[in-house]
Amino acid sequence: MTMTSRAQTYKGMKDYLPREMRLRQYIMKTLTEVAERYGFEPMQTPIVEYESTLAGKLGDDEKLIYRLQYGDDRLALRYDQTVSLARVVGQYPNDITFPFRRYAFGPSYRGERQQRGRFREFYQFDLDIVGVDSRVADAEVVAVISESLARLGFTNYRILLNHREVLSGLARVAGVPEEQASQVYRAIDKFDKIGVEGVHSELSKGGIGEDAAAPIVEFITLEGEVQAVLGAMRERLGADERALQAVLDLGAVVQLLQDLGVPEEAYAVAPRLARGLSYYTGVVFEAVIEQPPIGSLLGGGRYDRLIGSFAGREVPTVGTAFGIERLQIVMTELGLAPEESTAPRAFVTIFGAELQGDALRLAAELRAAGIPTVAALQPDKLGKQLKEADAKGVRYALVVGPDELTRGEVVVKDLRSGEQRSVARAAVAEALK
RNA sequence: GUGGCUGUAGUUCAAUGGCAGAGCGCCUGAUUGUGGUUCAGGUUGUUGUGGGUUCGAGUCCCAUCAGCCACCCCA
Repeated sequence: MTMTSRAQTYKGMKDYLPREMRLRQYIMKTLTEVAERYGFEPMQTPIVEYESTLAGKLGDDEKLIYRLQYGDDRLALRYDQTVSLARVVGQYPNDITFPFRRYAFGPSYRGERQQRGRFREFYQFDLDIVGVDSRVADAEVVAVISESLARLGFTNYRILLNHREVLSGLARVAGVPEEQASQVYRAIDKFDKIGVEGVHSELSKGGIGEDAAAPIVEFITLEGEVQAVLGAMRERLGADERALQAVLDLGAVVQLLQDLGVPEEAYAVAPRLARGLSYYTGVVFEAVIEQPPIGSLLGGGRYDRLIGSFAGREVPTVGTAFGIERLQIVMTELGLAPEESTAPRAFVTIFGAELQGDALRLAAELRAAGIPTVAALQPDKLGKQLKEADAKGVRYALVVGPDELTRGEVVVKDLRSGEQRSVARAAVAEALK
């Protein structure tokens, strides 16, 4: 008796079939190229960590960690790649020299309920500069982000910049007690979803008085030209030493972005950007697009007190994480996926059983010449073979029939234009380049 | 994890509690040396899954799985 098992992926996890994998690999390749160009080095760590490594780094949200046990070993799946980076910094003090610029690509796991662009298994491209508290480092990370998104074909993205101390300063200046500050951040973070009125009522609901709520709401609606926004921030936070320094830091980063050649329309100072803010200590940023809706494509910032937790001292770090699934979703919807760059270049048809050997020898020659080549698997009708080639997105179909064989030639058909010509066997590889 | 909405052919969608349909796709032929366009014909179902109510369920009820939205959080 045979039993058919239920074919079903686990909730919140996805299979990626070839069509999607092509795009995902293109995204990874593009991000890697840009990172390498800025001098970042590759790194990879295990998905599985000791539970004790991950414990205590995520506060209340430890319930969404996947835990597993093997024998007596208590283990967990990483929920991001940042804690693993911290462990590496603590584990290999002699192998890592600061500043450490590294990138890492891989999956992480969180037991959240699935939504668009949010999965239980999700891939991130992480990029960090570890060990130096410098505005140049902050700006370099933002520059990589901007160049990466541009290279992927985005034209309507914007990188929002803010600073953790700007928001905590705002709370102080508005007179919000420190223990209520995180409520303020959370309300601010919803601005894009619920609007000014929504934030206002969120604040009231959270027990924030009108005297405090009014200036907060006024502050987060600031937008426009970068220097104007910075000026307005300085004006409103002038009484708070730390907040003032934070505004100066933002101004410095903006200047450095200009020096690095980041186009002005690529970023904006956004007082409304709150993020989780749980472990950020300095500049924070987030890349967004107007359409289609996806939340953020990536997020990041400076977190000077997390990476050193395994090293026993502070290791200032700035970094970001690209959300691969989110990039994949919006690139698909915007039609930014590259068309044929990854499809095979040539399709060698098999004219008939007796010509199969000639076809396969031709395929072997083309592959040796570095041309990605698909060979037909059986001598079907020529029309059917061409149809397969077309369906796979292959640019050139090759035909070796009796006539061609006699003349020592090969028919090269361009499936895009429909034109075809007969080419000397020895010149085929060259003709396909 | 909590609350809500949704689930029909490969896909996009129809179907008052009464015979499960259409476009696109797919297959065959026109065309025994040519795809994509055209024409002719054909195919497509455990209505997510399992129960229940009913003479009768895609439709109503319960459970379950999955997706989406909000919360939470964030990539």
